[in-house]
Formats: sequence, C-alpha cells, structure tokens
Amino acid sequence: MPELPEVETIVRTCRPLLEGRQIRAFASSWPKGVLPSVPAVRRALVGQTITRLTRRGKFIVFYLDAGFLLVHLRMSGRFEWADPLRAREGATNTPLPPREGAGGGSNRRRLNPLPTLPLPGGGESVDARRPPAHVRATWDLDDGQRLLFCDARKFGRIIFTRDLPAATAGLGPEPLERAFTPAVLANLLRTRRRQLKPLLLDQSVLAGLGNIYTDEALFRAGLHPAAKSDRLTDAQVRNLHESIRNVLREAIRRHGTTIDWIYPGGWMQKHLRVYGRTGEPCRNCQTPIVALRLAQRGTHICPRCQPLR
DNA sequence: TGAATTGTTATCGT
DNA sequence: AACGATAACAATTC
Repeated sequence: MPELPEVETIVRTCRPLLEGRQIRAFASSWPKGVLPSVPAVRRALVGQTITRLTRRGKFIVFYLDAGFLLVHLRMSGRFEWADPLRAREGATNTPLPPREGAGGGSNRRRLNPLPTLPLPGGGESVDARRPPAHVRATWDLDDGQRLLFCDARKFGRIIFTRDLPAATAGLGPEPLERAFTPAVLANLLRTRRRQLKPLLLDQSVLAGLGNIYTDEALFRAGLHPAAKSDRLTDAQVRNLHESIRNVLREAIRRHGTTIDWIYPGGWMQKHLRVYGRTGEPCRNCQTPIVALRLAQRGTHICPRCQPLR
C-alpha cells in the first residue's frame, strides 16, 4: 500500500538505475492496466530515453524524450529488477538503501541465473532465486537490465501521456513542497465542510496521503478524524500542517512502512503511533488505541488525545 | 472461508 | 445543483 513516502523511496532507489537509460522493449499481457493500450504504449516507449524519474502524489513519473509515463502502484504494485549483470557479480554492490535494526544479514544474494532485486531495500524474507510472481509489464533497458512491474491484485496503472499537466490535473498540491503553506491548507479545509480523514485521503484535495499517514498525521495534530474541516482554529490548522509534513519527512527518512509482503525495506512501522496499534497503549497517555471505521476505512485513534470536540 | 485491503468512480441523499 | 457521504469494485492473501 505505497503512499507518498514509499513511492518517494522507490523513485530515489530507481533513479540512478533508470535516468539516462534507453528503453529497448516494452511488453505487457495486461490490457486493462496499460493505457491507452499496450501497443500504443509500446510504440511510444521503444527507443525513448528516460531523462528524469520523479514523483507526483503517488504516481511515479518517467520523463521521456517525448512524453511521460505514469505508474500508479495502487494497493499491491511493485517494481523488481531482473539484472543479468548484477547476477554475475553476485549482487554485492547494489545501490540499495541501508537498513536499520533487524533483518540484517541477508542483503547479499547468491549467484543464480536470473535473480531479481526487490525494491527498495531488499525484503527480509524475499528469496531472490524465486522468479517474481504476477509480472504485468517489463521494460528492457539498453544496459541489459530489465525492470518488472508486478501487481498481484491488478489495481495498478501504467499510463502514457504527452500532456503531463493534463494527466495530473486532478491532483491536489504536494504536501512537501514550499508552496504548501499553512494558509494553503487552511483554504483546502475551510472551503469544504467534510470530515478531516476522508478529506485528507482525497487525492484531488492533497496528493500523496493514504490510510497510514492520514491516521498518523491526525494523531500528531490531536485531531479526531471525523472532525469537520471548516471548524478548525488557526492553531489547529498550523498544527495539522506541521504534522502532515513531519510524518511524511520522517517516513521518507525511514524508507517508508513495511507491514506486509507488498513493500519491503522500510522501517517506519516501528515508529507508527496509532496505525495498526489497536489495543496498545497510546505513546502519550497510555490510553488503549481504538479502531473505528470511517469512510469505509480502518481508522486508528487515541480517544483521549483526539477528542471529537 | 470470507474478511480485509486502497483508490477511484458511480450513485444516493441533502 | 453542487457537494458530501456511501457503496461497489478491482483481485488476491491469510
């Protein structure tokens, strides 16, 4: 369930491997996920050089000589690498980010004919000898590497466009950019009358937050997820603004949250304060964390630190 | 076995 | 009529 920090980590990890590379081939047997169509995307991609790799909200954005490729991982999408070069070298000097705490040891992979490198940090229990499951698309690059898009649930999307602004027109501001000031947030909140959590989850309002970091930001700000967006004081808005940015920055520093097989390599899960901590004591006041259902989403709060009124 | 999972979209209600 | 809330949906894992 990659949200902004996980996507940012993936982009930073893939950037040195992708920027400057030319795409030799693109293949996919997944028509629903590739827009406008697999043949059209193949024609658009082959021969193109990837000049930049960036992120917009939860989209990974490939800048090409002509046009842009957007990849959305949705729930279960991930990138992997099939890399014959690295396989020959024993995969010992890969530019993967460091890991903190447990899981150490198995960063080195055994020699084998066609291993893949899970991104971003190397999964703790990923067996590199096993070919990746659910491969939906592949990119062959001019240095012999092959990038794989894997997605068990097929919720992800691969979209080619020549008009990036049009393709991302439906996204709200980037929470970590300078332009995202407390005044901007105040405007987003007060021009609507919605519950805070569904509003912050809405990508057309603010780009990049998902279920985990919305819960975490609201906890840090001491706000109840069902509180109405137009009833916050200036101080509460400033607080929420700082909470959103801080939790995202901390999560990026820790390479995101790893809570299941989908996204390996992060360690922010060790620092979450409410998400997934139902029944455990609040780190501020020891009150047990409560799970509730809001906007069809599992939601976690400290009832004492986040009163509704 | 079915409950849980997320973002988007269609639909319902105010 | 515009906005907000809600339900359905994609497909798989445990």
